[in-house]
Amino acid sequence: MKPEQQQKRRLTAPGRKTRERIVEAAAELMFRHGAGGTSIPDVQAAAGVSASQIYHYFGDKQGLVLAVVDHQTDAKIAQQRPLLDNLDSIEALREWCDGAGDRLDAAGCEGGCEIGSLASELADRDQSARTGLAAAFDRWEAPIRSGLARMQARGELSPSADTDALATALLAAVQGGMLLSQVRRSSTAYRQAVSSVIDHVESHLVR
Amino acid sequence: MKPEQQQKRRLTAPGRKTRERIVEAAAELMFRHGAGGTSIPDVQAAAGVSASQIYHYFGDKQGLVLAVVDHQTDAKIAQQRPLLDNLDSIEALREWCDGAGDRLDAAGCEGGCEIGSLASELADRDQSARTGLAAAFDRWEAPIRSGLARMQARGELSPSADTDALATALLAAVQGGMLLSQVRRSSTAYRQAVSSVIDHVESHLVR
DNA sequence: CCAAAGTTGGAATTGACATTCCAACGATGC
DNA sequence: GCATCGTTGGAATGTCAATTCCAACTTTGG
Repeated sequence: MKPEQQQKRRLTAPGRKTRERIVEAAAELMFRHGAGGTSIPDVQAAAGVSASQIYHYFGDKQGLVLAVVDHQTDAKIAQQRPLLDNLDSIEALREWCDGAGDRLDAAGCEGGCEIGSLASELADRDQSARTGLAAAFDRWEAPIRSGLARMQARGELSPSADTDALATALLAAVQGGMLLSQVRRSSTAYRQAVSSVIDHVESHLVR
Repeated sequence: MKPEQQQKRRLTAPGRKTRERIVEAAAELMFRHGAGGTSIPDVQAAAGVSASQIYHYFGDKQGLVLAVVDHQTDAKIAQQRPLLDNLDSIEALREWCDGAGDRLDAAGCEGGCEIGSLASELADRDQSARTGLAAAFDRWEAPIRSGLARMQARGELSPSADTDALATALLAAVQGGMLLSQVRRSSTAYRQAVSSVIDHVESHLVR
């Protein structure tokens, strides 16, 4: 039975630490060079471990990729909290999007989105990665949806607004805008894309 | 001097045909498996050519990738013409987006966008590919921008509307929506994303 | 303390891939 | 018709990746 299939593998303290170090190194490398562009020897060197350790903890490269997907999802959610929990005003939405835009600029518009890049690469090539990435987007979209729903429940948004569709549209604008910005090396596209969708949400405001 | 650096390489009739066959086979493979996931032997088998032919016409793998980027750009523009040339009404915008949505469904939401997938994979790994992809998005966005500008010039769109930003937002919605749909295996996200942006354009209509 | 189980290092295996080379074949223009 | 240059086949080369194996070492629970 492969490690990644076991329900609960017993890990000692140093084991947990090593595993974590491998995932973090792999996540960084795969963010910069893609999953396919990251070799096991690369991860070994970056994490300072031997091959047997990687195979011991993840079974094979696919197992490592899956662990990286989960790790990046947790990291993304954690990074954007508490903003994500309070997306129930136009100002909060703009602040959240602006933060990502500023981070884009700070990185020179390189790298794109940690989740989106993996998604584009893996969606059609690894069924379980696709499932994990779908879950990642769902976890990411949920707070947006919930924030918009609260605005609507409070009567701030018109009852005719489809808040679920708006949440999806906003997430899509983030992804598409980041891709265009990454290619153009300018955050303008990202900012225009998200701004348009937020403007559209704003047009549903009551009063 | 490598072939891809030469200004004009003389090609005989069979040479042109072989070159074209290689690019088409490579484009198809790279669409399905990514540029990194497509090997020269793969292309050889799919196009029915020998290795020396590929290196003769493209110099190296990067040269082939560049040729594929250009080929896919031309193909995308050609495929969406004449729709792209007449995006100067809300109905035309919806029809154009619906067409892409229907194609998405027809493919079972697999594959995503031929340009976007390459962009995500190559933007940070190949400077000349990034330039080519930026040009691809510009060529794609230009007709959208121009259609919106015509609507505004005719007085159908409010003078306060930023048509360039709207065009970018629409392209971003297409890209982001396709990515979400590819991961979720449902065209809903794509349709919600583009529909939101078109609704937003519609809100700028005069009268 | 001591067995069982988790952890680690390092070498060996196997296969694929990008690229090069060279010799042969074919079209083309003068 | 012949020399030139484009075209093609196929083998050879060197590198590197994924994975396996096994022996040695360490932690842990009783």
